[in-house]
Amino acid sequence: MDISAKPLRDRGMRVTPQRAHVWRVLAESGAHLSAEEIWERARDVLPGMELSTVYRSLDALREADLVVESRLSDGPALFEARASAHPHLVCERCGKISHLEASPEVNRGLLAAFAAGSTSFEVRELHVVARGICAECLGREEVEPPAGA
Amino acid sequence: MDISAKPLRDRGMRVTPQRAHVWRVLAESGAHLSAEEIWERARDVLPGMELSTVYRSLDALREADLVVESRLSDGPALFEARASAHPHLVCERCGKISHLEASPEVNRGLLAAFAAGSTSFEVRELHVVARGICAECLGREEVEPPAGA
DNA sequence: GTCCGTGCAAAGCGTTTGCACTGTC
DNA sequence: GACAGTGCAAACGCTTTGCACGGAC
Repeated sequence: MDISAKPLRDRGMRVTPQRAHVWRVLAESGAHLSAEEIWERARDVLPGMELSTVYRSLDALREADLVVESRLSDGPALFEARASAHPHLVCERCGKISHLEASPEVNRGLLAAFAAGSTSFEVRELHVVARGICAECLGREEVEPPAGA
Repeated sequence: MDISAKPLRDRGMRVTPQRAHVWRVLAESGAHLSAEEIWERARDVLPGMELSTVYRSLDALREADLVVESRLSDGPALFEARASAHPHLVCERCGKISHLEASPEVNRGLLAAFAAGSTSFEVRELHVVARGICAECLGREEVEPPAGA
């Protein structure tokens, strides 16, 4: 992932320190971050930066297709630097979000299935989210089952 | 879909007119409705009903697994009576949400793929959302292309 | 009679917006 | 120099919460 400002310039965006830094935070973490988390990290370098600026930068980056927003859980929206489409795994117990990287074929298969099942809908983007229990929580469960078990 | 209050009673919920009616509205429409839309419809029958009561009823129904909440677009969360899992189609142009009914095998195949790709994550629920352009908007596009074309 | 669910009103949270100023191009 | 992007502060929309009353069990 290119964490320089080049991708912004390439898309004809004005490059300001704030924008470039929002991009850098997302691109170099590779994680799903809320606007507030991005803000906290960005302020280490740009102390005067405002939260509203983070939102506006994210809008611009999203419009430039560099960043994707997802509402995987309640609470705030999460943002990540756009990578190849990957299914998301959301742990219902600890809230952790991870990726299922090793299966582009899942998405490809799905797109094919969609094309077959719905001739009249033109699919542009496919979001796959699995909710369940992550490895760590499964480990914990064996030792100390949760209330609802 | 059973629109009576029986499903509520079966799950040990107290049956109040408000709760029963929120359920009825969702079950009989079969659509994705926001809390406010449910409220509007419910007030035809229960004029004094409060929006906060709708939210509390939805919480209870969700906890009883009768209703699912999804945040498919920005704006308010949408609720629907729980049916068999089905991929959602969200039109990026008009916002309409529809279902891809005829493909339980898509979900089944996906679950299998997930099981293979991620041995350590226990998948409980799978959400598949396709964003794109619906049939009506595709039709309109041929006549009058949108600005970005 | 006991509690849970409700109406009512107020607060909460995440996000957006208006305005004057600053900095990029 | 023009115009887009920013800080600041206020508003916004959706949702949640506290409290006292009423209704389901």
